[in-house]
Amino acid sequence: MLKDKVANKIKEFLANDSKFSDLDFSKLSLSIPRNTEHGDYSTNFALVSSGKLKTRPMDLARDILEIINRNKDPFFDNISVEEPGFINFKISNNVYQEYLKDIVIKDAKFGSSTGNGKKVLIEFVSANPTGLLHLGHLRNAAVGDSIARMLKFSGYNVTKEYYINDYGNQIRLLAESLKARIAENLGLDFELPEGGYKGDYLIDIAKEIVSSSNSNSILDNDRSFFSDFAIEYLKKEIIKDLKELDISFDSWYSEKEKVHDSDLLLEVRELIKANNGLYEKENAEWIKTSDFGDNDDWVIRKTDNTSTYFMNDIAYHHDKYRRGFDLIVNIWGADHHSHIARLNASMNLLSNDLNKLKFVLIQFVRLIKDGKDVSMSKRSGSYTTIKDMLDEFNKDLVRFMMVSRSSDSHFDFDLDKCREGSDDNPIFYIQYASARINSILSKNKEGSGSLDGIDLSLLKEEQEIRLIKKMLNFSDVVLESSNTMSPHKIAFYLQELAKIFHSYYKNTKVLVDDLELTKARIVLLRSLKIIFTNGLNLLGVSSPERM
RNA sequence: GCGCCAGUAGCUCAGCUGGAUAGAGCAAAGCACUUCUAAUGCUUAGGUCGGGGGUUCGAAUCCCUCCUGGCGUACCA
Repeated sequence: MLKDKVANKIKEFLANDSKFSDLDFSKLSLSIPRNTEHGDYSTNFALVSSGKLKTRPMDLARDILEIINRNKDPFFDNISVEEPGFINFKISNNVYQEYLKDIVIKDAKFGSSTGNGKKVLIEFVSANPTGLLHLGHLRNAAVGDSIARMLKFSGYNVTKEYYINDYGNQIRLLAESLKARIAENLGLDFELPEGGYKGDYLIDIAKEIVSSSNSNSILDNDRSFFSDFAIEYLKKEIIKDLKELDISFDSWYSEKEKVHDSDLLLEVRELIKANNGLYEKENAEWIKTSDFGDNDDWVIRKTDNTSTYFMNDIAYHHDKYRRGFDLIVNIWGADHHSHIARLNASMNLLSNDLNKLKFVLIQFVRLIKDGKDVSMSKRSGSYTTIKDMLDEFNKDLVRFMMVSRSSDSHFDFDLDKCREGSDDNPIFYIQYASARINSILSKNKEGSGSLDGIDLSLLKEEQEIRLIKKMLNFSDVVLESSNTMSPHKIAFYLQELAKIFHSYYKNTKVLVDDLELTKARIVLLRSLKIIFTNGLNLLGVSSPERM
């Protein structure tokens, strides 16, 4: 990467001078200044290090500048020192022109990293199979999938997992609710259970089950018949919705099958016990999380002798470790934040490495329609499903909006402002840039093949250099975005790139009489197309050929 | 009460491992289509970074405190 190259050059020059041998080069970091007058890269190294040498920052900065200038490296166009001690670097245009080739050569791989190979498990969505996916799951799905894509792009071996809560009270309620709906369908008296599921989808499921079996004795089946049927049905619906969003999972982890119908719970309980983490109180079993970083202890086995949800979660997460992952990522709704401390403590108790366990909390989205909050109305049992949203808005729009804000900020998603043709619609702005590029590329075949013989030094317009700089920054953005699991950084980056492009497009004609210049500019556009495609792909958004 | 997230331009939000004059989009005012797609471009205006302390060469960013909003605080899952 260009940034690393700059840093390495500086280190190399300074390391050759004994005067600087005391300096801690790990503190040398480069940033891209907001103000372009401050160069392409800037470092506060002198400000940070002057204390150690007991000199003034400006003096140290000037010393460093002198050493670097002595090397007369054509890589740099200009290096300057500014108050109170910044050193600013301007990179030569021919360096940028040279690096541009890299984008075209790497193509779909540009911005990616390889060789990491670490195994990462990312668990997201994991909505209970007791209803359809709704708005509350949408942001989780979009963010989780984008993070998975970024991690994969950054060289991880990624497994996407969906945890199916197909066990426990809620499933009993689901079965009983369905049974009631079947009775309703058959024209019998019916009553939904206390706290049961009121959604219309159960009416549909009841209809299907009745029409497929065509017998009044359906109701004689035992509970698991109803729950199994409902879960299968809902799971299919969930998969369908996710598919519409371009999201797929590698692993569907059934709580019933993997946690309860196996020895996992017993094994983990023994392990907790072996680590002196188990005790009995008031006829229940508790885990001593308070000794391992949490404020409280928690019940893991209730007086009715069944395990708590928390215990099941401990078992599940211990199993994640056992399956040999180097990184375990949980994408959780912010309403689950209180589980983090206790789960961390439990994993700590079980001697699992906490550095491997990461949580991304997703704050709630408020859906605004006609100026009113329509996010969800639990009381009436009505909520906006993903299906509803996709009926009205295309997948690209929905996914982009969901990842265009930092996950830990609540945000308002105003549907009216996002309609097609609206000005408040960044995704179309970006896709339009991509479509304009395709339009030009499809008109011209010059420079579409090999880069040999193309004179990229002809790309010397200010905006052309700006575009190249911005494009070369893509790798850094991806890395940062991936490390912090923040897809919104890519969304912002792409908007910025699109803005520079649209401006360039307006000012500068690509297909001109000068064939050599046209060829060079076509290479520029090919690169842009690659960045837009790769970037949008990380967000699960398409880059249309035309609009 | 305790815990987590947030409070930055009229609105929606970036920036938060401390850095140089606080950014973007929308909305507002004005301008530009005989041009490779105007779903575009170019101007202008808009801010005590919730309040108050502190840390230091330097704070939207770190610490303390208070205020406001959201969420959570089960032998439910």
